[in-house]
Amino acid sequence: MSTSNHRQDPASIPLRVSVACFRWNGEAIETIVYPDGTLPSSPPDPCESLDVTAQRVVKGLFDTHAAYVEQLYTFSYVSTEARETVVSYIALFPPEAEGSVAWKPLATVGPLPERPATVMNYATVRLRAKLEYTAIAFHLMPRAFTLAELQLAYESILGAQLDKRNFRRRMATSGMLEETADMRREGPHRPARLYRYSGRADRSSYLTPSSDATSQESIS
Amino acid sequence: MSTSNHRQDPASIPLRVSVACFRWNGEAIETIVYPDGTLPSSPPDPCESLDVTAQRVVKGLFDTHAAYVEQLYTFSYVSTEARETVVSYIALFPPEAEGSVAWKPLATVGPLPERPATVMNYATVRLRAKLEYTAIAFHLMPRAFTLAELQLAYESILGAQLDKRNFRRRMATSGMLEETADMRREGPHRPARLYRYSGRADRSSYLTPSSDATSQESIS
DNA sequence: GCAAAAGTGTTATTAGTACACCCATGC
DNA sequence: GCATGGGTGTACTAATAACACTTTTGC
Repeated sequence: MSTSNHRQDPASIPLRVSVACFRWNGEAIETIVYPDGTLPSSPPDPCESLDVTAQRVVKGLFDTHAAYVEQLYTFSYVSTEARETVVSYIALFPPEAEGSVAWKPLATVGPLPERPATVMNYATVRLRAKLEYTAIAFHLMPRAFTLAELQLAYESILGAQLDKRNFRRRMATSGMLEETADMRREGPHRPARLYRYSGRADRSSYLTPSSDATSQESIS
Repeated sequence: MSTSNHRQDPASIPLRVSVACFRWNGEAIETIVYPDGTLPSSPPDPCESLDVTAQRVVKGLFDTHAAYVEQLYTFSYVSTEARETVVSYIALFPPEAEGSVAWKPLATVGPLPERPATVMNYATVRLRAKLEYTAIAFHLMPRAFTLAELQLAYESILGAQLDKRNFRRRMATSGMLEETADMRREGPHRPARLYRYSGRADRSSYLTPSSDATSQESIS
C-alpha cells in the first residue's frame, strides 16, 4: 500500500553502470561490444561512487585506466520485466590499449539490442559534439602524433572531410598542441612533424560537475 | 562473499530523483528549497521512468507540468553512512506557476547542505551555459513578453549586462521569436511590442538522448 | 625525376562587439 | 513639454570557409 510519502521500494530497480568504450586505431573508431550485444558494465559496489564503478569496469578490460571517462546520461528502462536504471559513461582509450576483449570497428558493429543501442548512439552523438568544442579527441591519440593522423581521427568521428589548411590553423591557434622536436619518416615523401597534446583545454572545454560545478557564482 | 561477478547488493544504495526548479518572476530568478535545505525529490516508483519521476515531483508542487524538464547529472554520495544515488533534473516554470511551496529568489537562498548544493550549483551552471546556445530561456517566460523582459531574464541568469541592440538583433535573427500584433502599454512611454516563442529551437539546440540520440548515424 | 604525402596564405563571408540617438507615450 | 523606457543602424574586429601550389623525401 503506497501513499505519496512512502513510494517503494526503490530497491527493486537494479542500478548498473554501462560504459561505451572508444579507441582510434589509426584508421577507424573501434569499440567494445560483447558477443551478446551488451556493453562492459557492472552494478556499483555499495561503497563506491559511480565514477569509480566506471573506472573499475574499464580497468577490468585493460588493466589500465582509460585516458578519459565521463558520465553521459542515466537511462531508465521500465517497459519490460527487466526494469533497470543504467548510468552510462563514455571512456576513451589511446591506441595502445589492448586487453582480453577485442576491439571492433564501430562501423562493423551490427544492430545492438535496445538498451546498449541507446547508450552507444548517445555516446557517439556526444563524442561527435564534443570534438567541436573540447580537447576530447586527444585522449584517443598516442602520445605523439602527426597532424594528418589527428585530422583522420576527427574526420572519421565526424563522418566528414575537413579542409587540411583550416584544420591545421584551428589546431595551431587552439593552444592544444605542442610541437615536438621529432619527425616521422615513413614512405617516399616528406617526413611529418610530431605533436603532442599540450594539456590545455580548448576555450569552451565543457562543464561537467566534476570540472567546475562546485564554484558558487550567484544568479541575481 | 563477493566475487567479481557477484558484486552486491546494489539494492543497498537508495536511488532518488532531485529537481532544481527555476522561475523568473520578472525581476529575479527564483527557486524551490525546503526549510531544511533540501530540494523537491522522490525515489522513483518501481514502474516509472526517471523522467516520469521528475515530472511527478514537480507536478506535486504545482499541479501543473513544468514547461521544461531535463536530466542534468547523476551524483553518487558514498562518503557517509547515508549513501545514495541522486539523479538530478532541472525544471523551468513560467511565471504563473504557483503552488503550495513558496518560490524564493535564488540570490537569497543561503548556503545549502552539501548534496542539494551540488545539484543547485550544477543546475545554475548548466542553465547559464544553455542560455547561450538553446531556446531554454523561453520556458521561463510568459506566453507573451517584451524584448526588454526577455533581456532582463537573460541578464540575471548570466549575471551580466547585455547590449540592447545586439541582444535584439540576435533574437530577431535566431528565428526563435514571433512578433504578435499586441503591444503592452504601461507607464508614460512608448508601448512595447509583445513577442512569443516560435517553438523553433536555436541552431545548436542541444542533444539530449530524448531529443535525438535514437538517430543512428554511423562513425566510420 | 617522379610519386606521395607534408606543409603553407589569401580572399570572401559571416558572426560578434561597441557604441548614441530618435520615438511614442502619460502626465 | 518633459520624463520614461522602446526602438533602431553603422563601423570594426574576429572567426570561418573556400580554395591550389610548393616542399621534402624514398626509390
